[in-house]
Amino acid sequence: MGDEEFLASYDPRAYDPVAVAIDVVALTIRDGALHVLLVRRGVPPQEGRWALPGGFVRSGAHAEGLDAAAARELAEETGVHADALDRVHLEQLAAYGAPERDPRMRVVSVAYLAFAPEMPEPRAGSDAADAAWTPVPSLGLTGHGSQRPGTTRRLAFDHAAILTDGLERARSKLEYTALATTFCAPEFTIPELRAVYETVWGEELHAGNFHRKVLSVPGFVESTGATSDRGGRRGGPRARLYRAGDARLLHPALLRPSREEEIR
Amino acid sequence: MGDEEFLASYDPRAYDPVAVAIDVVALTIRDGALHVLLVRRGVPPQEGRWALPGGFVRSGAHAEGLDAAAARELAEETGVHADALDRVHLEQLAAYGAPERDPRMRVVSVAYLAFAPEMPEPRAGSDAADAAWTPVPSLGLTGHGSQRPGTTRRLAFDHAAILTDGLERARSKLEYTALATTFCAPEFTIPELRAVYETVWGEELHAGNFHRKVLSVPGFVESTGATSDRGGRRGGPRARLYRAGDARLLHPALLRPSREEEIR
DNA sequence: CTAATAGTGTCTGTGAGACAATATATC
DNA sequence: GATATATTGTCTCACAGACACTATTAG
Repeated sequence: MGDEEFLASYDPRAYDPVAVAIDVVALTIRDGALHVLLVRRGVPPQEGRWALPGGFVRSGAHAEGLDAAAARELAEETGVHADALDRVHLEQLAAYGAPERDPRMRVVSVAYLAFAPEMPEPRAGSDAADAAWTPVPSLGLTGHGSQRPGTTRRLAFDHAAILTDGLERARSKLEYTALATTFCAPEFTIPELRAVYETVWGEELHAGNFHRKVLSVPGFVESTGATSDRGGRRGGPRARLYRAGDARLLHPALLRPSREEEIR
Repeated sequence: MGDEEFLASYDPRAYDPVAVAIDVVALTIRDGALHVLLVRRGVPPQEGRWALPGGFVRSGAHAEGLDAAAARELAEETGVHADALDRVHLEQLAAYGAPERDPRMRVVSVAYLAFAPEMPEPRAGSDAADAAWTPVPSLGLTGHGSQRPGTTRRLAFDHAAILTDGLERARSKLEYTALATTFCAPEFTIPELRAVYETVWGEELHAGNFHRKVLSVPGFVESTGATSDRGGRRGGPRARLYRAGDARLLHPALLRPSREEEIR
């Protein structure tokens, strides 16, 4: 049987139905704290709970690829428009497909990870009752994909586990890529960049060593020649301004100080 | 509307059908060359072409998770049995969902990456006309997800791109994890371990420096006290035997010598 | 015997991290 | 003026890579 003959006799509905969804872990930094974009579900199941923005991948006549679906969901369900999206880094995180993760039917979700500079408060989209940048520490994540008892905003489905994976990926990506600059405005100071690392990693870094290290990595940042119009928050000289360089990977890498625990 | 009421009225077949498949990039080392497990397709579409082993995820009554589906496909379509599987490392690679990647219907495939020690020749499973460990260099990969013109074994669908991604992931994983030992027998010598790195990375390493480096990373290997019963291939003293240690991550990492090209 | 290899020792350059010093902001 | 901060300098230790050396095995 040739391909044409086979395809004519092929019935896609002969199998048990499966849906493919997209969920986006969109991270940004606001007021010196790491925030994740959440929407409050306006429809069942789990109506009223907070969840990662997402939805089903379009198939059939208006079929779209996974990357396109993720960009669309991020824009659509939050009011972040396409022109702001090109300053957002978007990459695939992982696929989640436990049989009982969604009560409606078998849903396999492809999660994406987004790094965004500071953005306006989102407005809720179609199926969402609300949308908000939410401080990650307020979610009480345990590090094992669950939330501590008593946390106010319980996440829907397995979204706590997806978010945990996204955070770990983000922490790791800052080590060996130049993506920390995507959390910053187009022009930024080294102390601002250091604040990004400190916020995502959750540890304080040595200001002097960090400064020298960033400037020593080729292509990480390039000088604008200009100087910030204000000094540090609580005093100090004005810092020089930089923009992102052309390096995608940091070499040598900027490693987290303490990860002894994770080795074994 | 509550969850129960909503679910009773929910019709999964209202959407355009999508299938979720698994594809496995299974790598091993044979005769000093990197090999990937391929099956020759015994059914349309692309009947007769070589492809990554895989199949559709089971849904409905005998639903399985993604990891379980990958392990089942690897065992089923190749005759690698469950007892041999526990010496295989299996991890998720990425999801591929371009709308036209499969002519039958919309198929989103979740690819897995497997590292296996030397194994017997596979036997073809249900839908496969043949199965074989295939030398990766013989596939003429370009590094951009395509194959050089004139290559004998053209891979089906987008499997050349998936394989390219899997190889890059494998190269990268050897740098900062202890997974190189999963390519080896339970007891191995440092020169054998070095051969794994040289084969996957495609570059020769300095024997003396590699030896000292491996022993200096805590938990990478542990001595068995025994000694190999033969010397090197073309002479030299017998090497000492080691087994895999308890470290999952290498600290400090074992970096590839030359990756200047990939930075920008 | 000859050639290749396992394993160790040594040296040098780079870079990370601790600490210090100075100038310049904020409050 | 008191204090915090940006930036640069210095020192030390760890480590990667180059090279050298010895003992041991295959052919």
